[in-house]
Amino acid sequence: MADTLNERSQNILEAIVEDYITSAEPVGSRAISRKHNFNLSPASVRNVMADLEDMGLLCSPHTSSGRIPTGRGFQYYIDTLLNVRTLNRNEKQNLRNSYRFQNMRMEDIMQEVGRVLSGLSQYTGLVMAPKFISTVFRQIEFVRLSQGRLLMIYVSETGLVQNKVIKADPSLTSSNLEQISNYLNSELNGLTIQEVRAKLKQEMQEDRDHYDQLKKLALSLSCAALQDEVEDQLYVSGASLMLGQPEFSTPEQMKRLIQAFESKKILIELLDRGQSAQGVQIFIGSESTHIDLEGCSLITSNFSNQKGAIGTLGVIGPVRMNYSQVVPIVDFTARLVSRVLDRETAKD
Amino acid sequence: MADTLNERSQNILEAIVEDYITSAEPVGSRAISRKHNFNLSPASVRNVMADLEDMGLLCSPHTSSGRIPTGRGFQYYIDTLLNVRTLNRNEKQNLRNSYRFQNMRMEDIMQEVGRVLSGLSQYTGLVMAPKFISTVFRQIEFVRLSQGRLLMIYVSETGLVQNKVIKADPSLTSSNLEQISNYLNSELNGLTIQEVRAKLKQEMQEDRDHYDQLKKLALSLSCAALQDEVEDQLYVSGASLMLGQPEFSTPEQMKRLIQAFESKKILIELLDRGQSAQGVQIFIGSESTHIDLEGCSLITSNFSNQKGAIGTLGVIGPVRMNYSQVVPIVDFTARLVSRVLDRETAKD
DNA sequence: ATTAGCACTCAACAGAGGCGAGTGCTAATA
DNA sequence: TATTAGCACTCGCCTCTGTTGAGTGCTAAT
Repeated sequence: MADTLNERSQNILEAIVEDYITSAEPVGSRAISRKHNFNLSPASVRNVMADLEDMGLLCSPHTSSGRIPTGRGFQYYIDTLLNVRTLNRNEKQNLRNSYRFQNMRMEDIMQEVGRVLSGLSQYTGLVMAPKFISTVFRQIEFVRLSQGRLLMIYVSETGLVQNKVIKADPSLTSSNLEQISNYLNSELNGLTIQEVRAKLKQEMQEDRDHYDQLKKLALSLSCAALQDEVEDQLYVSGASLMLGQPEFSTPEQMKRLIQAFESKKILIELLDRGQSAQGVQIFIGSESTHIDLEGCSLITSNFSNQKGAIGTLGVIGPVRMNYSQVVPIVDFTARLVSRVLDRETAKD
Repeated sequence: MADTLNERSQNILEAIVEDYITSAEPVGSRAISRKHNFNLSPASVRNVMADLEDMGLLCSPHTSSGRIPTGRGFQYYIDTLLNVRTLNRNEKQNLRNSYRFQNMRMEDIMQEVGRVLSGLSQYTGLVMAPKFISTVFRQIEFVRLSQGRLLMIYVSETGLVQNKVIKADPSLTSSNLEQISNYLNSELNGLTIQEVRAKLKQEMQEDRDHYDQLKKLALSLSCAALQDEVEDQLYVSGASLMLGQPEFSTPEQMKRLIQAFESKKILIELLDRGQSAQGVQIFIGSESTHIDLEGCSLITSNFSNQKGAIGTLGVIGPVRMNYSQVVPIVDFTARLVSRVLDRETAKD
């Protein structure tokens, strides 16, 4: 039903949303009738506004104040009224120049992306590195720590380094380890971790109580090393910028928001939801999503290299965010990062 | 002169500081004269308070309110009045049990320490991992990324993994790299990075336009890899706990504090100051230290393994912090981490 | 040297009143 | 029939005001 808005209602809704985005204050009928030349008196605008309120797209904080868009109002705006600016050649170049990716480690790239996203949007930048499981095997090394404990170092095709401590037979010698890693490096190169796991499982079955002792060791070691999931890496940049937004101006709201950012779990959950989709996605934080992020909106897009290691980046800001400006930034940045990852990719 | 306080003045100052620590409110003469049985009337207490104010140890927020300790007042309290609780056997065991270090990477250990420090103290936990330069060489590996770019992976003796992208001659083959890393691993094992650098410098001079091509390559590569400083790693835990403290209850203060925490630079600077000293150190944040941390105090202690890789951990809280409780926690944790690092240390 | 007594100060709170932006409704208008 | 002018009404916000209470400094008595 909300789709059957007539043109006038749409125009007025759009005007209200956009006014509200810039002012963060309830929008009155007078302001609408004057600033946008619809040639309508405040009274007429009021009638339309009352209708929009009945439909659940607007609400008024109290009896005698202007209207503000509801979550659904924003949703409608985003779905049907928002026209995203496309960046021109110049803007793209500027954006490209904002990022400094020279000789950077993956960690640095992720952090830099977050920083720039936050700086450009003036909201909070989020970057979730590609999940361990979605990366492509490049190299593995083992370093002996204390008795019976090994440090496994894994490098993905894009240069992402993960490490992990695993238990191991104390009798393993250094040259054993070298042989094992050589074996694994030649066998697993180019496979995704998912494929690696499948392969390990299969080989272990085939090789069950078999002769090649070294291979057996290699398999059990790599299984321990690559089986479990690794914690997601999330980079949050410019959290304090959110504190400047009027919707988070009270101490309680600030505290809640910073807590939500600090735990990271909530953010990771939210970013995960977008992992399957393509292109830019917009989540409007309301009761539906996590309570601690009420009043926040999230604009995300995935990035990946050609072999498919998928990460997510985006911007989190107040629901009253400047979507038409931020969406193209997120979109372009995701494409840019994807290209950079391909460039980084190891070539033999 | 502040040292020449008579006993009564000291007692009253101590009482005021401790009352203020628990209440966060200005302390009046009546409260002091009643709660602590000095057998002094409020009027007498007032006289002493006036003296202490003249000495710059107390101040009153406005004409007719109680007194609060100044920065110098706290300093005096810490230097001469504070008696730190020593942990009994039970408390130590509890503390030990709070930490879970099994099979953890260095990053995880640092993060865990921050988390626990913050949880126990209810303030913000800080952990700065040992600086690259202070670590002891354990192993180095090279992974080829795209044309002419190498990923260097360095593992310290304690299992701290650092990586870095370096430029390199594109004609280097994988077996070259292997030979080089083997050479470096045998030559540099057990040296601190400082010693490594000295050794590299020396060998490069001795070897100037010399015969062994591989060695030359190894030297220039490791120079590029190990010469520059690596960014400090700082873990901040429980920043939001600070927002619950009354001294940071206004939006402006919250924003300032979160900004200060977010930049990390200020914190790293502050933690660096304590690196040379031994034992627990206390910094009272005032005009003297960074303006953005006004109202904060920092309790730190260094940790290190036997070979000397030094990191710093601590707790940052309001100046009005419960020093007698937090100091032993920080102290004991630093010792504990030092021991854990030694246990982690690679043994061949 | 200590303290009771007293006048004084000042933040914090609560209530009253005015302002103004904005609304809903009704009756007049094109 | 759609639009609009007019009007009474609402309510957040600001300011002003008076009250309260905790706490002080000073002085004179002990």
